[in-house]
Amino acid sequence: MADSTGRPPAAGAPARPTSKDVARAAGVSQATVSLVLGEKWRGRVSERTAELVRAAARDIGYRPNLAARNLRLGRTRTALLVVPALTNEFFARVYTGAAAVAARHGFGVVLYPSPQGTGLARDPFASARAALDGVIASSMAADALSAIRGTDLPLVMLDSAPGATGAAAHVNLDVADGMRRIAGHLLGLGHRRIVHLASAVPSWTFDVRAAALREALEGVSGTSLGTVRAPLEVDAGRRAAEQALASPGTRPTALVCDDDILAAGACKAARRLGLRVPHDLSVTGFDDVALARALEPELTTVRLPAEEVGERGMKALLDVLEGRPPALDQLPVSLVPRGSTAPPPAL
Amino acid sequence: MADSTGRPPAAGAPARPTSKDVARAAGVSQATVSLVLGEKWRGRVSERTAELVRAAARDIGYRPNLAARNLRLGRTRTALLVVPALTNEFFARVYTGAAAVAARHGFGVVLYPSPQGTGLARDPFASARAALDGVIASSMAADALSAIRGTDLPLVMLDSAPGATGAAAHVNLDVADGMRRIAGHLLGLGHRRIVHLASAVPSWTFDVRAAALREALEGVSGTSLGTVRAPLEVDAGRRAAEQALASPGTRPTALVCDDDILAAGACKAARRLGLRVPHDLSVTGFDDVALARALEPELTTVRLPAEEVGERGMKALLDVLEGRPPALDQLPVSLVPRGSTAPPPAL
DNA sequence: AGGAACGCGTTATACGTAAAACTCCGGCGT
DNA sequence: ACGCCGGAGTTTTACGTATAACGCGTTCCT
Repeated sequence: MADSTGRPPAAGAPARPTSKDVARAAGVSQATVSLVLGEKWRGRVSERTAELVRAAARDIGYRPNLAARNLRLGRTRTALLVVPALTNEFFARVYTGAAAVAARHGFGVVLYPSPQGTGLARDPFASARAALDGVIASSMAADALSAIRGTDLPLVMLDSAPGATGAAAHVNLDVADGMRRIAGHLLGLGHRRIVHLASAVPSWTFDVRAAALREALEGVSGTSLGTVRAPLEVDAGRRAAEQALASPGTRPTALVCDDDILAAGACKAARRLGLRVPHDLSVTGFDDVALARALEPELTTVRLPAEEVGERGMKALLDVLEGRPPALDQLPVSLVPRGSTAPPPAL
Repeated sequence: MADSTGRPPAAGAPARPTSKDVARAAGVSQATVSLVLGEKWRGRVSERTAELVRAAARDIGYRPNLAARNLRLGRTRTALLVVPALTNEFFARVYTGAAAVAARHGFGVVLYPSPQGTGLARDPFASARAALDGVIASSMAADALSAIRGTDLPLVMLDSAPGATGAAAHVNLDVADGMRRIAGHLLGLGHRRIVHLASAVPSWTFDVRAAALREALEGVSGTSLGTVRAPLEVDAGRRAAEQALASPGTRPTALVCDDDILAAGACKAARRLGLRVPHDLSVTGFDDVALARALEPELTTVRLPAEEVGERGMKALLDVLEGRPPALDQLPVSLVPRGSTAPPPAL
């Protein structure tokens, strides 16, 4: 397929300059170039020589060969962030936080969207074939985890069952508290018949949400809690919600959704059935993504500190890489009441 | 910061096995290991020996060192995909297409979200510090382009001005045709007073859309076309739309948006002003992302073959890398009429 | 005065892999 | 009997970098 023999593919390819070329141009040895360009020269190389080297490097357009450096150093200063979906704004924000912290420490972050059931390569390392120093993975990205294990790479898990996966560190969100706040909010408004529109994607974080919701409602007499499940897509959410709202007699007055996307589907279902949100039906989301405010009415939801998850995750990974004990984190979440919740209709 | 001396960080680190270890375990030379594991051994190594090597590699848990391989080969089989935004579903789909083609050719794709003004590192290579074979970049990711130039890496541009940037290849969408179809659709419904809710992000693709819309309307007498601009966010779109709808006398009957996100904002603005979509105001989007069907009514929009853009982009990059002349592509788009457009209200 | 110390470099080596060049040997044609 | 070929490996080298180990002319201390 490719035609083999290493370097010159065509004739006139000028062959990328190496540190040796810089050395020749500056009239010094290659080691000196390395010293200067690696900022390790204080007291070992004169200022004049250093400037010479820098000028030569600039002149011939030298850019260090990352592969060679990585090989020599035995480390790459690159972390892999495994997320379940690119389109989910939550994970985009996690990336932003992680990348910011990484940059501050001279690290890079490479993104790998775990191909949830899309017949794509299940092996993150097939995609990010860069040599890696460590991995940060969301609990929802279960597909990729098996490939990550069987590697000696340090692993930081995001929002996942503590201790389960041989991870070196965990960064969790207090999603249980988020669900309790949702429950409290709805109970306070007077809702008693509630249906949980839950994620069909199995994941620790959703199990926790379900358990927290159930416990919060069990403490109050006269409540009922149903559950329907759907994959995290608008249309699937709509269908599941339509099913939940089908029985007219015992129709729930509130739909608690595991995700803003599902909540969007629920709102659509309500409209199709002629129910007004929030007058006839209250709907809550989770995550507080942009969609939550694009809908009419805007969604009551739970805001997650996504950037901070990324930041803490990257910090934990750096801790592990540098031999420090990583901090164990559980980040707080907050309720954002908006227009999609109201007291239930009078009986 | 890190404590220098290469390999053993702690005491008991078992030192990742190398091909030499496999050789020793299998009782052959390291070269033979390389031959066998690289699938280059037909006729050079006996079947029995090959199996011996494979068994040894499996036993001691050998995984090749990517950095070393990349150095030796002078190529990494990794491409960088530069996108302006992670959350935009369009680019997620472009990634999917590119990754699929890449996988078929033993390539990986690393994603770099160009930090549109978000004070993050402007240098893609700071993030993806993997050695790269080539770059595929969206025209909207202007921030990163300057860093990519000044590199000898082959560059494939997506949806950008042909020939402008020293790119080795281009893959474009026929967005002009998309806009013409939108215009035709609205004119056919009877609309004459139209406002273009345009992207405030400067980009070739948006320039083309604006020009196409203008030209399409100029051909019809009695039409008027206004323009307001907004960054690609729901709230910004809402504000811009409110401004466009402010003057009651000459209020437009249709809002043509550069993007579904902006269209969502426009719908919100309409509701705030008490206008019903599509009865009082028609709204069109562009891209056909999930949001388009989450809204009520669903958006009339233009569907872009995003996966195919990614596929063609990756194919073009492979062409360039292997010395073939890359195909020049212009992909067709299609109009998706839905509920957000209707004849204008009677005067 | 004699060497230790220092400033300013250089030479040499290693990282792990892929592949070119070489070795060894048994069989075959002439 | 001899050269040649092909099979089955091995030895060697190169990729570009970072750094440990070494060299050498000055200067400084005692």
